[in-house]
Amino acid sequence: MLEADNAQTAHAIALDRKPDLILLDWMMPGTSGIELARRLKREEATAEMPIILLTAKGEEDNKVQGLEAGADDYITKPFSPRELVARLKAVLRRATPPGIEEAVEVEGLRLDPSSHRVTSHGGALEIGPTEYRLLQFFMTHQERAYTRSQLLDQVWGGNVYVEERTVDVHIRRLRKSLGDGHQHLIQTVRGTGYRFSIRE
Amino acid sequence: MLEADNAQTAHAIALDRKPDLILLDWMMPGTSGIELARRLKREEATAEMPIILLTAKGEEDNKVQGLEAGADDYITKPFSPRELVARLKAVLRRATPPGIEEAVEVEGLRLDPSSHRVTSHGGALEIGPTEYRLLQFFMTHQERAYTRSQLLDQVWGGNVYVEERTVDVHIRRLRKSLGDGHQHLIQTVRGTGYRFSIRE
DNA sequence: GCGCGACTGTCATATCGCTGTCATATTTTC
DNA sequence: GAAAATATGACAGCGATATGACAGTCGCGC
Repeated sequence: MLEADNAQTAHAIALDRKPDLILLDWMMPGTSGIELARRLKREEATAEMPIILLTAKGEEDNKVQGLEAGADDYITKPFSPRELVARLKAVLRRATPPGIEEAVEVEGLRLDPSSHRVTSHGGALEIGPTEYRLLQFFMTHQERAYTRSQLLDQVWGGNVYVEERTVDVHIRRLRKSLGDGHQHLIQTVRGTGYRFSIRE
Repeated sequence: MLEADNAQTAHAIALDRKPDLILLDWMMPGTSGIELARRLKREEATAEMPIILLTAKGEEDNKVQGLEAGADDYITKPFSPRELVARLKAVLRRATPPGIEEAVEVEGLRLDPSSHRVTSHGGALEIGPTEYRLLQFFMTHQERAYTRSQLLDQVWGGNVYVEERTVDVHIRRLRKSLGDGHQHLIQTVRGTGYRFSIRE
């Protein structure tokens, strides 16, 4: 649960933390909610995030504008907690298409997002949160070299200030977790960064 | 590193020298920093330049105004050098989208920039960074002889002082990496330099 | 509210590969 | 055959990456 009381902050947080869903009030200080929605939908990093818009009763115009700006649903104030929850669920359900839930498997190494688990030939692997995300990114973007910068953006999130060398450390932790059986998949590309590859 | 102590000069320099990033103090003589930011963002030539705003502690209003004026990030004084550097990096990272490049293939020899890899009929080849760049240059500039000087400029970069003979050594290393299957592609042009060619 | 363990980011240090240069061998040219 | 150009092998310095350790945070269970 994250909160922001103005559009700037909200924007920054959205980029930074990649929330599953955004609940947006039409009335916000600074940039209007609608403008924020538009912005979020425009940027690739945040375009996929579902947005629910809160509008005051009867403001039909707002609803239309909101939906046009890219909101996925709207709720009219006042609303019951029950209604809110129902809509949240509905939007989340729609927003979590099989794509993200699909497990990936390579040479006996399997990452299953639905159970949030990594297994090697059936046996569970010890793996930290960051390493999990790193591995997930790699397994869904194989055979491609990424710089430390790009990995920071993709795995850590956009507005995060971390030393590039930190990536090295997590790569090492990931390799350690993968063990001898699979660590050859995580390859160093000297002078560039790292790569996940089946070959070689 | 360029400096200006007022908005006019800064504006001029920005236009003139096209810096990668602008660090802007909120407090400036003449036009305020915020006004300058707005101006820079309005003009096409300077709109893409990332701007980081320096604001005094606690002036929340300034931050909001700054971001609305188009600043990409802000730092509150006082700040640590570490933080400054981190933010600079992060902003630059976001501002420099990676170029998209096509793979090149010749007679089963394939160089793929996205995976940063060289393969011979599917099998990965061992190749160092410099040899990789050298090969990339050659494959994108085939059938043409280059002097050692030109290669140094193109592959090593303009302002490097390196012996011309060094090129010979890297040519050799490249040939070695390519192995018997492909080294005939790298040809010596006696008295001139080298050439990448399919023909004899 | 507190203590504990897990996780993160950073640093210092160890390693390893890459680089440029040289001395020497080989090839080409005339 | 001599001179010039290029190829080759060796090497030491340097820079990038790997590793191990550490302190700060955070969430959780008590």
